[in-house]
Amino acid sequence: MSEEAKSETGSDFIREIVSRDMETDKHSGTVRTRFPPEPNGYLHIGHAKSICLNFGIAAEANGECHLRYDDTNPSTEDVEYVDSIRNDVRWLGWDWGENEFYASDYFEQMYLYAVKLIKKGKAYVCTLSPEEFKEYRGIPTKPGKESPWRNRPIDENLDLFERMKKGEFQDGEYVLRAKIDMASPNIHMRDPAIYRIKHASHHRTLDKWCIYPMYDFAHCIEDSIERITHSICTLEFEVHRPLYDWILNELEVECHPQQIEFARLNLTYTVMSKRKLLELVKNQYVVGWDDPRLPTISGLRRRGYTPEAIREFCRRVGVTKFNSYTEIELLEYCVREDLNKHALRVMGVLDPLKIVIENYPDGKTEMLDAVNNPEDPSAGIRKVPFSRELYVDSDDFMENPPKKFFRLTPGNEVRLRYAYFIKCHKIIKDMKTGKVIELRCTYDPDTLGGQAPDGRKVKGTIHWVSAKHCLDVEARMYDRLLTQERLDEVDENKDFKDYLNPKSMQVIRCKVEPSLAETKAGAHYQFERKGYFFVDPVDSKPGTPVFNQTVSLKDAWAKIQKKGS
RNA sequence: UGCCGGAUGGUGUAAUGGUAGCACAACAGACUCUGAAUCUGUUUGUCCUGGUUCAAGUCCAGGUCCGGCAACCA
Repeated sequence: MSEEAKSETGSDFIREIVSRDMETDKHSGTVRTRFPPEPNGYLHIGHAKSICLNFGIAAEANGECHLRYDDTNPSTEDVEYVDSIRNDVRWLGWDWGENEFYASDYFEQMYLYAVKLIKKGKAYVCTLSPEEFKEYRGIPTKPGKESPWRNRPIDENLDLFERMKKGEFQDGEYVLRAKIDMASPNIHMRDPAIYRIKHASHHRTLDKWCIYPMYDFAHCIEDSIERITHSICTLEFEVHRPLYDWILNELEVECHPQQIEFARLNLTYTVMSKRKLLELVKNQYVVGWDDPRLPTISGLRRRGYTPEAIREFCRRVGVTKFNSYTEIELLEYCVREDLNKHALRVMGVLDPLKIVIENYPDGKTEMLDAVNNPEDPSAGIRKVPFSRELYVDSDDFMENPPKKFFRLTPGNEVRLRYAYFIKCHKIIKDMKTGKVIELRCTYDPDTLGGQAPDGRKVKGTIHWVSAKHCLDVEARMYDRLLTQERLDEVDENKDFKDYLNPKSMQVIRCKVEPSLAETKAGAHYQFERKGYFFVDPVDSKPGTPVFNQTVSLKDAWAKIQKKGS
């Protein structure tokens, strides 16, 4: 790895192993990794960490990273997942060229390897029922006992395995086991099952097979066939490593990849397990796998996260063997950082309060210049219509303001962004509720453009839209999925769904400037002083965009208020 | 009671026997036609007890605590 790449990416214990192997020419200088998802769910931000690790390491070393579907269990897998995974990895910005593979591509070879193991006397067909199997295995602190079928003659094993393959038996009737050591302190070495009977149609091989290899048997073979150099996986596979190595040694393969384990990503205030995500989707707690509240890649995409932000996040969380929780604030920081540079600014009023500028001529409209992105002068300027009746955000007015409130209050002058200084002199309230429903204001015509010729200053600048010209649109305001920071610290008697945030999505109607009528699905905006919004690609229609709030802007005033209360 | 890992501020991570650093968060302040961004500053840390060493977050010994492992899932 070059020094430059190091400083960009940082290093970690896995990259150090890879670098050392490069220096010692361990794999004749090549690096080949793989991202091996099982197509039984959608990818989430935790997968993104693994993707960035595997593809990143390969890219830095001028090697390659394979996209390989680990599709050895047809009963949970589906092409919908295959397609979504491919799409998500590509969207994140990675390229695997021709190297898209499937474990199922190797079923024939795996079968032959299993036969080889049987012939070596290292595998046998076991007739124990699943219950007996479990009983014989023992518990971590006590050794298991050997199956009565353990010493079945090789010929009989061969015959039985052949008949398993031919479909002569029911699911669960027989299983092929590796013959290792029932007394091993490592449970995975106690004659693990390596092939089971499953009369299920596979999304690729259809009904060709009714026996399928187990993960431990399949995965190392897949890696070996693809000549993977570094097989990177998560910590829970650490105890599987002896089995990974045992199988490849017994198979006497040429290529024996090195398995390296790292800690999976945990994020506060969300769920990160496929099982829980599936439950939320299937039982319609959310609208789908791409619900913007979910930490799935497709959900984040629909929320308005960018690939750049997600990759930067993955870079910042680092890679270790320490089981940790990353604060969701870091993810939010990363997307703000990216969107601040690239999102066009517009004005949008989320909770409209009508104001009338009494000394502004009725029927007059001025087109005022507004900057599209102060971080990027090349983004240019646009025209925003100004007229006598406007909307401002309710938050920006207080009848009886506390000390540090410097927005609109009775008698206090504020600036309307890109427009004029105004002053409020009359409040109109709903007779029944007492709620403020309209403000009567006056403007200073000499302050056009936001500066007073006499040099007087105003402390506050607020955003607005012209009532006559604005668009009335839907916006979805998203908040964290869970009310609980860490799911591993909750009451064990409770279900994680008890901690679903009832306010994780609030749909509102808001008023936005008319330029947004021309927007297209998938565009990012900053509603000034409010947050970043994304034009929903699913529900937006030409002329009537729907906005998803990606993340709010940081809000110093909210903090001051919080402290005061 | 078995095996495999792990432990550095609130959070994440660096330091590979030689000044405990960075980022997020928090808190101050500066600036500001976004209470944003930007800039400046501040607070907070090596699990414990011994040992080796001129020098230990790092090496050694013993402990403590935490995570993972007992699908014919991956």
